[in-house]
Amino acid sequence: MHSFNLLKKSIISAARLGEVITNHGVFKTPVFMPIATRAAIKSLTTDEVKNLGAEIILSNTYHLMMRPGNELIRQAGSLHQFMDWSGPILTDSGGYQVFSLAKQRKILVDGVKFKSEIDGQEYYLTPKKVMEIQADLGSDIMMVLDECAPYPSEHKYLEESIKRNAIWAKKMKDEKKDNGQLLFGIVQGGIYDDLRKESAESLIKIGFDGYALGGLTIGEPIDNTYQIIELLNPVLPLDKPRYLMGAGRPEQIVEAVKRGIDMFDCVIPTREGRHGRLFLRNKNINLQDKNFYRAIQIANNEFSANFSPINPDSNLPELKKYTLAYLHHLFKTGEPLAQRLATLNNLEIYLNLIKEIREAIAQDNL
RNA sequence: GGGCGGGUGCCGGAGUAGUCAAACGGAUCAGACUGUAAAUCUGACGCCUUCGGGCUCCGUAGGUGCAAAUCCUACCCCGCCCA
Repeated sequence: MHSFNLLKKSIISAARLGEVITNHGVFKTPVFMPIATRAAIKSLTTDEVKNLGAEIILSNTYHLMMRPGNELIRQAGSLHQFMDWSGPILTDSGGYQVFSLAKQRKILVDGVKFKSEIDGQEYYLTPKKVMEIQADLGSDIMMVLDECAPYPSEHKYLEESIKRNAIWAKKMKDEKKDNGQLLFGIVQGGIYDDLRKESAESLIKIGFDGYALGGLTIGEPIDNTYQIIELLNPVLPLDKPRYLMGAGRPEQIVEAVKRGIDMFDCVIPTREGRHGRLFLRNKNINLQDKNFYRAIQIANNEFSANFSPINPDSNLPELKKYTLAYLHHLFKTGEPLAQRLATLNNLEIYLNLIKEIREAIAQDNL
């Protein structure tokens, strides 16, 4: 089924413009997906997220399965109806939780057993189960169950891991219904060229609607990350979207786009915003220059009496009106509004960055 | 006037002779965060340092003792109760 249009390729890099067609509308690429792990962009309403310019958001199979339960979301109609988001939703499979919740899970031949951190209950995620849950959620883009192996991992270990991932991926593909939900495979293999290639080729052979690069930006040197993306650029089919999972910092997104990546998601703008780090665009500095943005710790003393607006160029009145000093104060006093404003600001910066990247590609400047 | 309790670092609050520059919170000052167990976590937090250590310090002033935030005496404050 046709779900991706490649609209343009940059003449100066591997960057591309495209669009992905889903059950809940079309979104342009490159794209940045704000993260709503538990069916909420923390501290914001879906209207606010939409108003910021988000076209697609990401949620999580594992966390929603445990709470409120995929059954309940099915009763609500779909995840879209449950959380009032009418656009596309991508759901991660729980593969990242294999990595982040390593202490309480066990990888078996046919799936992963998790012990819930909420009530100690045991859950067994298999490819079939993950497919069923994502069907209940009604997500537009489903991810295959994979093992996101930690960095560093030994070649020998990863060899087994990517073989298992490929088997699971095949099972997921076999379970896939012809209902318009898209399914992406996930390339693993650590920082080893041969394994990355092998993983990608085995997935391409199965055939997916898109290909994700997983297991990156998890602690490896960033140059290794870029090398792997470069390696896979000619391997992955041109006519399918490529998704770099979990990335990244603004300059990393730019670098990845130049190497052919179309889709991104990252907790950085939302989480770091809540923790008091504000991303700001340095005006009139080209995206090719690493200094095109800066990140500040708004709670630091230096902003206590800075009465400039949070972002004079924002489309949001509140970010234009409220001052850095005020936001500083909100963080120092622990007011919830602090997190909201910081999240709004950071997501706007990220989503504007993506728009700027698209324009740059359109003009062959990136 | 009498009785009792109490005065510890910016704040709250442990400690009641040596292992105390003094637990634990908070505040403060920084840092981390990449398919979110994260409104979380880490470090610093008397002064100086060649990072080995040195100096000052637990209301004030004396005293005992090898050694005191810890014991004794006096004084100054604070709280509660009785007159």
